[in-house]
Amino acid sequence: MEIIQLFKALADETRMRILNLLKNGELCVCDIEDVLDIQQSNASRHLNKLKVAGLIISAKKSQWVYYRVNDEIIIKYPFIIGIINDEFGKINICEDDIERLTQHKASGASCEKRMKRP
Amino acid sequence: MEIIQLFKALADETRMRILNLLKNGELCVCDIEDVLDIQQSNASRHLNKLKVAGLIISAKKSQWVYYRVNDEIIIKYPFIIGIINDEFGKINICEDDIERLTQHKASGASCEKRMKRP
DNA sequence: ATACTATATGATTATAAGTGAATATAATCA
DNA sequence: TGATTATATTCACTTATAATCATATAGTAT
Repeated sequence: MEIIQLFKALADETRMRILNLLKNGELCVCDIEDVLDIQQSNASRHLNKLKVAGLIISAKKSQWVYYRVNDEIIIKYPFIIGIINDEFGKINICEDDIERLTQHKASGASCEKRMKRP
Repeated sequence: MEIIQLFKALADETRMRILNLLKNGELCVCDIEDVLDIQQSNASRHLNKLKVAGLIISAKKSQWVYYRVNDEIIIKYPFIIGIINDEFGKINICEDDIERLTQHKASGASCEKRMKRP
């Protein structure tokens, strides 16, 4: 049952934090690793689970894979909007993650820029 | 994190079916057993999990324990209303369960009446 | 009191899920 | 080409979850 898989995907703190990071746009795996301070294999696995559940989609751009929220699942299950827009903002760790993401982007540490260093 | 526990509680077919049965009012454990055709201990455990997550509350009335949706959790997490009111109706097994519940009630098989049989 | 009913809980087993380390694959760079 | 980077996948391990059977508890009926 598809909706059960949705709930299973949401029922994990790391995946919820990932979905929270993606609420303002797409990110590549390494940015998520850095901001959440988790291992690469772990990030990849959780992203795959969110993807299989239909919550996010991916797009490969040269060597990076960008993940973003899947608009179609939100049309199909409108309650997900309520979670993303209303609930994540109430959770401390999610707010902190957004702050860390902002700093991470500002610091020039994201992967495209990392490549350009000496 | 409370919201993760909510998703975990929802991320199980049996518990989702129980919550669906409770959407129109309270039920005792034995009615849930009968309608879902699950074992008593199984029903009791799933009900406890929904209760610990805050989704339902219980009230003991003589020998029966009645469970019902917890209004407070719905106020706190409005997206839950969307799930109960909009999503369950789209799921075949949930619709079938409501039908079985109706028949069960009509058949006089619910526990209070059972006691009164010869 | 005894028997019965409804519910909860303990013990056990089976299955699923999460993690880290190492490896594989594919793209890019020098 | 060889080295490097980003991502995915496999393996081994550990923990969490679900189902079942048996038993405990509490209320009711006779």
